[in-house]
Amino acid sequence: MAVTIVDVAKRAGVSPSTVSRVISGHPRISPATVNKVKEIMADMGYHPNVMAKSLVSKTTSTIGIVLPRPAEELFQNMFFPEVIRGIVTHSSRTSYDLLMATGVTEREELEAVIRLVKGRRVDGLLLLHSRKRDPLVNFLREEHFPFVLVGRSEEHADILSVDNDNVQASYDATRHLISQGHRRIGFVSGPPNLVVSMDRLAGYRQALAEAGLASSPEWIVEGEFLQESGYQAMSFFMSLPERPTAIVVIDDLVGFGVLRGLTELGFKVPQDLGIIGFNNTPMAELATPPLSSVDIGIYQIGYTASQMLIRRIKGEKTMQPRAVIPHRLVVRESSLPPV
Amino acid sequence: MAVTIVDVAKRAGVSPSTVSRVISGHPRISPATVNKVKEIMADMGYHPNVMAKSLVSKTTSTIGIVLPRPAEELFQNMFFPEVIRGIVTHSSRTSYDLLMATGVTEREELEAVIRLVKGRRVDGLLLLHSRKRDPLVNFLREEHFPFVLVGRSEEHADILSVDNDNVQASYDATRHLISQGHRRIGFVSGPPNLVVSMDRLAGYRQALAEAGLASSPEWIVEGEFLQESGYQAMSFFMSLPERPTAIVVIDDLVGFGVLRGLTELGFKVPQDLGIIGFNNTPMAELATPPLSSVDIGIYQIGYTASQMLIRRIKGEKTMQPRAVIPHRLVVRESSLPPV
DNA sequence: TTGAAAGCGCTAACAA
DNA sequence: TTGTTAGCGCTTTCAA
Repeated sequence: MAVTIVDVAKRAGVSPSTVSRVISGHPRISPATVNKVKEIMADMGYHPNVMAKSLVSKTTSTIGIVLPRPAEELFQNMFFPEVIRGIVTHSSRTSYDLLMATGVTEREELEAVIRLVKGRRVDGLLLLHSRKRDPLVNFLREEHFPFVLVGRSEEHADILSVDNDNVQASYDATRHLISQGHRRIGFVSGPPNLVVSMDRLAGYRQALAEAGLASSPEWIVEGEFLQESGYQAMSFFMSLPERPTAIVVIDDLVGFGVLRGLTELGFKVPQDLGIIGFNNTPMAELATPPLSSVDIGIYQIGYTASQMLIRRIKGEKTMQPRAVIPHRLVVRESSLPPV
Repeated sequence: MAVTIVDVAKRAGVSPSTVSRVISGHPRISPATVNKVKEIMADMGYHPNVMAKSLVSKTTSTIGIVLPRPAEELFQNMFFPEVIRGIVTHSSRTSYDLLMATGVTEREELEAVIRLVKGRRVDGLLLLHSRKRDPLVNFLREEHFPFVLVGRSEEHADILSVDNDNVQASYDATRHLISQGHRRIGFVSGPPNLVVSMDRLAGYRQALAEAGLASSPEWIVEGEFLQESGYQAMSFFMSLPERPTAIVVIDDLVGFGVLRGLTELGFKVPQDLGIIGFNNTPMAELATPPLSSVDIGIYQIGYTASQMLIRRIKGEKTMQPRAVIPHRLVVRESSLPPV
């Protein structure tokens, strides 16, 4: 069957350990044997059995990501493809493979993680979003298993994580709308158990408070990261007796839902409602009107997360636990002054 | 350290082989010991070491995908996230993990595959696009390694593959433009070494020929699956003395590039140029005007590919090698009659 | 129904 | 500089 290290050793007239040493670039080994062995390996088409190596070295050269629950819902939004792109770019540069696991229910998700961790299937794990009191986080901490959180942990400051300053980002977005002359500003949020939802809501509130503007509970709506949610939020807002003149939307995709709804109902953007979203999706530029958005550097988030994780795996200690990726306001037509 | 099968065996007062049998659901084993062992496993938090198991069973419960070369370029287009969504949905339902590897150059790509295959790292492989005379295909065939091709192999009819009838799909799209009254129809293709580019070009030509319409070489442009390519193709077409009145575009993303360019230059769609794309990206609906597109069932392609691969891995033999996913014309404003 | 023993392919002491 | 040996944690004959 497949060529093993023993086959190579025999053909080369050396011991398996010598071959092993050649493979791992052991320093003290004669150039002559190195050459001979390498030649024979190439000649025989030898490739080390990854599992055997892992078993003894207790290391896999693989990092895992656990896809947030309904994989169905996941890729609608460009966020995940884009983080994954960042992750895979970095991890492949450092010769790590990427394993994707998924659990549909919360329980399955935890079980998948346990299997990966206890089964020693991966060297580290990337958590793609942060929830309040996340059981995964607790488990991984207890196990002292290397992991990096995309987002921010509320309860543990020492966790490795990469995030935006979402409070500030949302603050900036809201300030922008205020500077355009808006006084009644709404907010379309994401699932309330996600830290990102909280942070962006906080930034929004902070900006309003600072400007001495009122916020009505009616102007804050929660939903999913889906177009549908935007559509619903829009219906709700536009039927209000005193409706907002502009809104901050937690995600471009949700913003597109708003846009579509407004168009259907014959409203004009930004005249009837100013909009600014998050993520600066490629689509944002193409929408009608082009959608203003906060670019949060998703690719870079993924890249950095992989970087931190692999450093952690390799045992680097001198690391600040929290990386903050800068954001950037991209103003387009959808948030120009209403006049 | 981690709990092993031996630890469990000791605590249960049985041999490791007995524990192994309990785990694998061996039929001839007393219910009493089964219960006892299971209890102890749960109690000790035992989880089998995946590597050790793989080493002896020569199976990994993992399927691999090799990301087409520049991962950079990959996720711009919704095609890959969407196939992956299909793949991951099916594979996780059947308890397979998904390993993503990538190579930047063609050579690296092949090396990654060799490493996965010869290193026995995955049980099977999914190839995400088909090129003419693909060295990966040749290698995998020689190795008799389970793999499924997304797309179509020109040279080998026996290869497991899942594809659309791209000739027909493109034929349909072109027919549609003809039926809207267009007589001068152009085609924006993808990289010429991809089978999908050829097939769609063939369908386009066939429709024109059948309708007795001329096609000029000037009306056929090749590019990448990127907005940029659409933009360039558009500039080219619109500067032609006798330019097409409508175009078939190999991919929505490319179509968006065309759209954007036309808007910038002050042209109107569909009045100045009718457009129909492929993939029916979520964006297509949101573009201005909404983009007509051929829905090719990308999610289903991924799902089916995973299904075929895992069947093949499990040794099922009664399988037609080629699955064809149906396509569907989605007509929107961008291809309405030019009048 | 259960156990003992061998071995999957590799690495890493310890010797030589 | 190289070889010998003993495992890594698991499965699987073969015997009992």
